[in-house]
Amino acid sequence: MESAYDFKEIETRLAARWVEDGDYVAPEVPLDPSRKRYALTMFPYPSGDMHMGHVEVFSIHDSYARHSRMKGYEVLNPIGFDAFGLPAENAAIKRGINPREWTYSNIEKLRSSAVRLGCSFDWTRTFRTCDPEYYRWNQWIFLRLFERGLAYKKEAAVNWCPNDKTVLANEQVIAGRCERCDTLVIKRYMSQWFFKVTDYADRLLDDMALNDRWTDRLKMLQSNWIGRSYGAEIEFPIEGLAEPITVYTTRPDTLWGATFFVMAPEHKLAEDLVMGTPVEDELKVFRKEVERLTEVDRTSTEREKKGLFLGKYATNPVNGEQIPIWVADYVLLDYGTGAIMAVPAHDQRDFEFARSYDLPIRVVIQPEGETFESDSMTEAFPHDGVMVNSGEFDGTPADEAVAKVTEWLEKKGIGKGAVNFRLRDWLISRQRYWGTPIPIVSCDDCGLVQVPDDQLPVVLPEGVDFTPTDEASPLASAHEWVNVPCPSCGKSAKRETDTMDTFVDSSWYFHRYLDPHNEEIPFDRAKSDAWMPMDIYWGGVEHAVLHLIYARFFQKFFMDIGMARDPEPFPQMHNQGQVTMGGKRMSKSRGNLVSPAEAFDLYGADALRLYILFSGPPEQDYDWPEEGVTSIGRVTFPWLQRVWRMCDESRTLEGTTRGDAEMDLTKSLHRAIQAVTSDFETFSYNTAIARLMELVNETYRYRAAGGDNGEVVREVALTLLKLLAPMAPYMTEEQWRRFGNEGSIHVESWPEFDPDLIVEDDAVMVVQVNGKVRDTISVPVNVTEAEMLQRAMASEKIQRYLDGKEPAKVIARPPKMLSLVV
RNA sequence: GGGCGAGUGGUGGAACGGUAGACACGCUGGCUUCAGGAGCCAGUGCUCGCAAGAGUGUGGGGGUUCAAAUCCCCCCUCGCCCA
Repeated sequence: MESAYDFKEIETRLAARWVEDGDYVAPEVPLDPSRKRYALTMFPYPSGDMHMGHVEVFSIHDSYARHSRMKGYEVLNPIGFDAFGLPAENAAIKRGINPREWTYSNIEKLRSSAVRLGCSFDWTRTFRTCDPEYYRWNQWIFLRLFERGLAYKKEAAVNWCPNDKTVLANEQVIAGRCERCDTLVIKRYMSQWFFKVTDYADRLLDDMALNDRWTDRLKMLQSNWIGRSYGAEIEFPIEGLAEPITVYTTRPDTLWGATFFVMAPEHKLAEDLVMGTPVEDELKVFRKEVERLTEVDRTSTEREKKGLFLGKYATNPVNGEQIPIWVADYVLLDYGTGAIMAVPAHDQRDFEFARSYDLPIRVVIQPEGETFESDSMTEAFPHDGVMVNSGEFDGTPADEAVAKVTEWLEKKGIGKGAVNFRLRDWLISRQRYWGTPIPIVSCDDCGLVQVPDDQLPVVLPEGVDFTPTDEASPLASAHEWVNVPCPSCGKSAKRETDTMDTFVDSSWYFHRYLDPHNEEIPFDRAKSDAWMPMDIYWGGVEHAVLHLIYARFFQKFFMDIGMARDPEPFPQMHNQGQVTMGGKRMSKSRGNLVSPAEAFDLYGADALRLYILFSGPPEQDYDWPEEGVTSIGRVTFPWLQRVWRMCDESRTLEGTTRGDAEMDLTKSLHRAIQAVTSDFETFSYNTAIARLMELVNETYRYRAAGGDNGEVVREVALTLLKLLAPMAPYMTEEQWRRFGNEGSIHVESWPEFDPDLIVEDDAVMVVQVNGKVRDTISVPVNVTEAEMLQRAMASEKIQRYLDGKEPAKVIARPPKMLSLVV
């Protein structure tokens, strides 16, 4: 009897059942470490309803997890919520509620959608980072870093977002704008907390070699961000200063061409140099102008550079020349030392600046066999060549220049070889309420004192006015909370009022899943070792620099202090594509939103999962058709119904004929098993679904041609259900049970194909004449080369194209290919 | 400017150097139906042709090869990262 595919009833019933039965709860540690799989997708930020980005990554990830279980792996598939952060606060301010309320209600929406989507998460391990039970361990880890000098506080020019009213890490400034709200970021001097990521820069770069299943693109993004360069630090004596200023350059070989000296306008010493001179006020004005520019504008080669002569001189240490000291907008405070030696002949920006302000240009590198005249140059020559105008180094070729000059500088004591990184220390303090309080007390006598471990967590105070201000962190207004006795001397002291960047939360959460209820330490080493390193990690490529750098840094720190074993946490990492509409990110305000809730309602979770998986390879972006959710109703929903009918009908078939048609169908089944199995290995869910569609088509054609062998069709149906189960867990489970099976299909073994049943008896031989296909001839698979030629020569078509000539060359690839050349 | 990636029918996309376009949407025809829809069957890159068939075809141009979407070189367009 055919029954209706009542997906809504099926999905709500089974979803509840799976959670109740705890089918997907992982063992504490894997029983067989060689058969474990720790599969993770980056935990979501609960900003509201589930969106298609979640659907995509969860569908991919869940198909992998379910498939792994069927393959006999012990699978750990946890999920939690990245629950601290600005949006909660902003929403709470707008509505006059507590950020926790907004966050918890969003988490509940997301959790129930994930359950409805059919995700096989182990819900017993879940957590929210905004709970003290979680963030106390942020504080604990912070203190371990602090004890080792890896968490420190310093006064620095920092990125300040005037809209969010907080500082940002370098990584959160994209093209000079706030990553979150797109506001232009300004520089401010503030005392802030940093994690010393730069201590790990070399390891973060070099250990990427261990991540053998990372894409080159991902490795490139990380390497670029870390930006290691080799060069030299050189000391320039400065008029009016006791101490020389050190500059960093990757081109010490151009030192003789340094005709002026440039500092970032914000440089403290620039202020000192002009103090009490007429330039003092001019510098103040200039700084204001520069403040308005983005970092991109400042370093752009398009824009005309602006500068100001400070009226003082530096001494070029190699030739004793007095060179003028300028400040200029194109020099940034946080690159190198914030001051540069300008070599206009060999650096394009220095060149442009020199032309604008009529500063001297001296060529010190010449390409072999050419001569540059500084007056006639129209652009800098930044390439390799031979050193000239450089005293005793004249004639030194490019490949030796840097090393020789560096060695010479070291001998003379005016410089040394140096490595520079683009990577800065991670600024982790935030002037906002909704984050982890920094567990430090500031005492007039004892300085910065750590809160003792037994007093953790330092819990966020309730009832605080958390409206951000330009002056102080919201926590500063919680007087009772702020004023505490110094843990060291007992005198009255004050707590730190900044909170931690939420990227601290996500830097180690994947370890917490392994031991989520531990009340003594963040996680137990043995449990962590048992599941780590992660077997697969899915996430958006937008986290390729921020989260991955930070998490890898934490991992290395854990390793150093004996908390973890592996140097790298995620040797296999994949980035899912974006789901867009009209090429733009989906959003309610743009009106291009396809709502998962609506899809659940109209077509069900299975149809939605299949639709997104069928849309293309997981790593590729997908632009959803303008028609929206109804496209599911044209693509995967009708197919699910087709499968459903096929299963229903197969139970009533009573024929017993065993002929060629039955054998062909059985062979199709085994070829499908083989193809789908290999597609799953490469996450090619789109082609896996295509294979299953072919199998269903075959079965329908078998039936349409009068085939009615119940046993054969049922075997196809039941195997098909298993192959489809990881991708469409509900429909397959329901049909599985309707066949009278007691247990869940999701604990069944993955089907295996019979090698004897995938061999073809016949093959199609393609015959080419002079590279063009001229005939196709059916041949036995074990055909010999001689037979191939014989059959081809017997073909009328081939004879026609041979035009009476003998083939001069015969290339045979039995049984499929024969190429004749005349 | 440098590096990386992508460019295949009307559309999403398939193709170990070996029949380009699997599978699907859409479209066309047939069956079923009072009708519509759904379902089932078949056709569908483009050009010429009633057809058989022929030519042509993976951004453009060269090359290697019996054979190129695939490998190499140059160029164009788009995306990302760095400067």
